[in-house]
Amino acid sequence: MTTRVRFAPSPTGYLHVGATRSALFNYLYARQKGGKFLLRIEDTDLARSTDESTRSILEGLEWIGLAPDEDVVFQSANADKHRVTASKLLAEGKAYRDFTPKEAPTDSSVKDAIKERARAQGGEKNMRDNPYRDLSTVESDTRAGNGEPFAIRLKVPETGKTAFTDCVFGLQERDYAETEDLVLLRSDGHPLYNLAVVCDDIEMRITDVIRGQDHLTNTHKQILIYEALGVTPPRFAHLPLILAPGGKKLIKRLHGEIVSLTTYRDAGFLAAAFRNFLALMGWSASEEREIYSLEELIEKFSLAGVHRSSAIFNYEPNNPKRWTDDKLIWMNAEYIRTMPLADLLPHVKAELKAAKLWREEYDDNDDRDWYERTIDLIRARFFTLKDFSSQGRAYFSEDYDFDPAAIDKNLTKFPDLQTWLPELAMRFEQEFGQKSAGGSDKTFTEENIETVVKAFTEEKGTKLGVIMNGARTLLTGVAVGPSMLSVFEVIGLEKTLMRLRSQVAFNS
RNA sequence: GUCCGGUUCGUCUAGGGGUUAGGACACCGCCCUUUCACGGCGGCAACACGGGUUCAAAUCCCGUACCGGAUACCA
Repeated sequence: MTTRVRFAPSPTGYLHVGATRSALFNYLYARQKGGKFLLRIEDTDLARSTDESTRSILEGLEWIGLAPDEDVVFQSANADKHRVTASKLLAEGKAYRDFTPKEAPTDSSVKDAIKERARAQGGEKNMRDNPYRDLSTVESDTRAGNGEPFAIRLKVPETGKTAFTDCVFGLQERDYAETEDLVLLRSDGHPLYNLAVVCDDIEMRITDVIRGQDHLTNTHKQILIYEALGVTPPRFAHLPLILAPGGKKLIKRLHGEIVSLTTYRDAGFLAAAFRNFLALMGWSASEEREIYSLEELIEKFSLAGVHRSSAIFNYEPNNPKRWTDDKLIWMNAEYIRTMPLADLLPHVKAELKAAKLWREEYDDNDDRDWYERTIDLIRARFFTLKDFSSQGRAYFSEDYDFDPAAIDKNLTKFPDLQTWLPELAMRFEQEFGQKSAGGSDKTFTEENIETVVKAFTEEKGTKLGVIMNGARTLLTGVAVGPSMLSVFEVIGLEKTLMRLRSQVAFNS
């Protein structure tokens, strides 16, 4: 049987990084088995589902490279089928009408109210004490016929237990006494989650359900529905959760944008790096290695390698340098500086375009070599694609800012530089400028530049670093970067002269 | 409350009866060097606790603590 798995988010917000990992694991599993990866939008909660959320989920999946293999299924479109299934179970006596009036919502949070009620009931609660459970068919039909509203509940057997072997957590058993007669259909006719999921998974011919650990108890309920329907359940695998520092739930309300996938796209992360990082949250190939291509992940992935303990998404809210998980930041940087340049180039192009720094000449033969060499040179110290347009701005534009810390460290401390650097410009012009302008015809290359700068430094009786770092600040606006000799060469003689002569940085 | 899970460096993790408990990130130090966030070398740092089984327990069993999930006419 062909493996068919699904990622089934509810469109009630952004695409969560934890949900993204579920999608990734489903995808890896499907690809490895030569199966299909499907997407189902669980929009049965009409009140909370939004189109915008659906769009953002689709967008996020596309960015991360997890496009579904078949058309997206919208659960709400199947509501009629869900109702038919509920009626069938009712007709077969496997479900019953519950005429208990719908409870009014409480003022406390739903979650707390449930917890409170459960605590009050303790372990004493008899899950089979619904007065309508054994109502005669005749009376049930009569009351329904009279227009009395009712919910349809599954009739969970008195004794016995549900059991399944989870591919991650092993044998899971739950006594029927622990499971209430779950509602299949609301009194307003809307199908509920557990019924909808089972119906759709059957219809989509899902073979393996891979989802978050928070669904572990739902699985027992769903197995009861499968049994009532006489359908063999799929295989189940539950994934440990991704938590926030301190072991708390990672949610937007508490932790902000860092939980949303699109944040990373917008912050200049590479999808490949993010996928790689995510794959290592809760899964391991049992080897000492951390960089994996998508192909390698597909090859190595296994549910047996998925952990049972939750992972913590580590970050420090008030530390700009560690605004998200430091290993993720490292991994993105690692990808940027080590991936094949040709693979990186399109991403940099997109970033420069977005920052209005892109020029078509970079694609032409004339400037292409320069462009690619420059990217290759500066990428070594960058963490995100954003760095190409921020820290790297001076390589592509005359309109760049000076980092006050760089000015302080490299210029202010050496007042002589205000005259020395324009002098250096003059020296460069003499050495490398046009013959017609009275210069020699030496080319502006690292080796030649070094000779000139060293001689200049000696004349001034200062250290090479003073000149180099002063020049660095003027030429690039920042205090860090590649070897200055390379920077001179890449910036080119003309711009170097201009920038060395500029007094802007000294006056700021 | 009840049911179900979990617990190895700060974080991600390897190991699953005998290991100097390994790697990665972060952090710190040294080196390279014209700076540096690149690179190289090194360092700090962990088996939640208590019993038991065993010649031997991080590893197996039981208990405790703590953490998480679930407990809806939400998904």
